[in-house]
Amino acid sequence: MREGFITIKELFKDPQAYYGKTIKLGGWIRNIRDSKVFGFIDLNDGSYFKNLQVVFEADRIDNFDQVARLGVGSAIIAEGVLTESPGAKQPFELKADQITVEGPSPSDYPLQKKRHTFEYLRTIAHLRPRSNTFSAVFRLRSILSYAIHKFFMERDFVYVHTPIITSADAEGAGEMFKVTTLDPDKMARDDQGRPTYEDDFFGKLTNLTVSGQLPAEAFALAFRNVYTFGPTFRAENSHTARHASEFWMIEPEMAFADLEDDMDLAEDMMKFIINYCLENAPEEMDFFNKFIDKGLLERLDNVLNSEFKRITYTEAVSLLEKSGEKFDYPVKWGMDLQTEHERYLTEKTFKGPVFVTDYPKEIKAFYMRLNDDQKTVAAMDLLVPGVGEIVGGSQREERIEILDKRLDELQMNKEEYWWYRDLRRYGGTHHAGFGLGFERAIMYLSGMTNIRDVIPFPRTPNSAEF
RNA sequence: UCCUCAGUAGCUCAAUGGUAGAGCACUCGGCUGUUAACCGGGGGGUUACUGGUUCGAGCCCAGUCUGGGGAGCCA
Repeated sequence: MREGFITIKELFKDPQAYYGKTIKLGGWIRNIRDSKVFGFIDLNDGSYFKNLQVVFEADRIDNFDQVARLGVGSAIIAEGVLTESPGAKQPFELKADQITVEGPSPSDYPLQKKRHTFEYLRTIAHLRPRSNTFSAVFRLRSILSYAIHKFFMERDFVYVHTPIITSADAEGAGEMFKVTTLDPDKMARDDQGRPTYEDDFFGKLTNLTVSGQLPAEAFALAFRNVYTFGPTFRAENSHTARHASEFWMIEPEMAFADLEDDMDLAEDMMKFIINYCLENAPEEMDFFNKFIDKGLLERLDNVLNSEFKRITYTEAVSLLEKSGEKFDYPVKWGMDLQTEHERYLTEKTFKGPVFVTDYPKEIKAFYMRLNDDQKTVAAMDLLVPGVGEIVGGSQREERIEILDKRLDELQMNKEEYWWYRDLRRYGGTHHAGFGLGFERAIMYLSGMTNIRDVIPFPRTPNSAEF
């Protein structure tokens, strides 16, 4: 590394290589304790979840008083000799010969060496990655991103970058963020006073994407297996621990694949990423298991070693009706499953991940493939304990007559979907895909219960600070 | 948007309608191996805001603001 720094990660990987040698580290003080002529610093350099204990002594460094007065959060460069530690809590420590103060941290530093509420830490989102929990969360987020790419790349999926700015409302979801360069007061308007967007940057109404699925389908019908992994935006005024205005989504799409293939892929993917994180972030996962969610590792282990249950919507409704449980919303065929129903199924009935398939067409999106019963569509939701719906997918309607009929029924403008319909006119084939909420995956793998605490700088209604 | 809970020191929280407190943090002092070190002294408050009830309001009432949790929507 530049300037000859050793990282704490390297020390933990092979301490034998450094014992008795003089090394140099740069990092931030997590905790500092001093006596009259010696003291201890818990130093974190960002490379590793664990800290390095730095011992500083008055007769060994020339700025003992300065160092002893340093506060939590200060940035220092420490040079010294790595030795075995007599203390029980760490295998080795650094006996400092020189400590250079790079950036002190005055007494009003908002992060203390004590437990803070997540709520408070959200107000200091620029500092919270320096805390244990968020250090673990965001390293997991990084490792999980890589695991996703690794999973798909190993299976020869092509990574496709679908547009962030999309035209019109062609993705069929809820509220969208408009993208415009126009002054809202000066927009050209039609007879009814609605803006025409003719003079706007793109010459038409544009929004931030709510899904990359439709363009991903186009690429699936060229590359066979593709996936997207990028930011997604929803302007819904949602106030829950599971919704954010800006989040990341993974959307694989496979040609020559049906709903069973889709579920197989989702199950394989979940197991792969769980396994990858357990193997590559063991310190972080242990921390989550100890301080965030005591049953986490046992639950994940259970998931790795079990087959995901698969039931139809019709079976799910029947199970819920027979459960004897009193729900706030009564269960009835034709109604969408409420959160309380989903939680009951995954947390009580099956106590693990469960796919629910073949929902009534009325409660699902236009592009989902109509089943032979003419009443249900080939859709699937993967429900997991604690998080609820983590994956939502379907086999897509490849028969253009039926797709057109659905568009008509829903009074959607066929012209807007001209290129999507083209995919059915030229070499269409059965195909399927799903969307995985990336943040929900992080929540599931960490036990964190609020989506705001797994996004570095979260955007939610009324909140876009930082 | 609806329901619900909360707002007291920098942080985490106490305080029967009757003088606003503790722990941590901070500051000063002590301590020759600490582990969110320990021991002692000290500073720190418009109790979210506005109005009302009362001899007296952090506490009761009304409204506002902010935040949490839940619902809907979804990933």
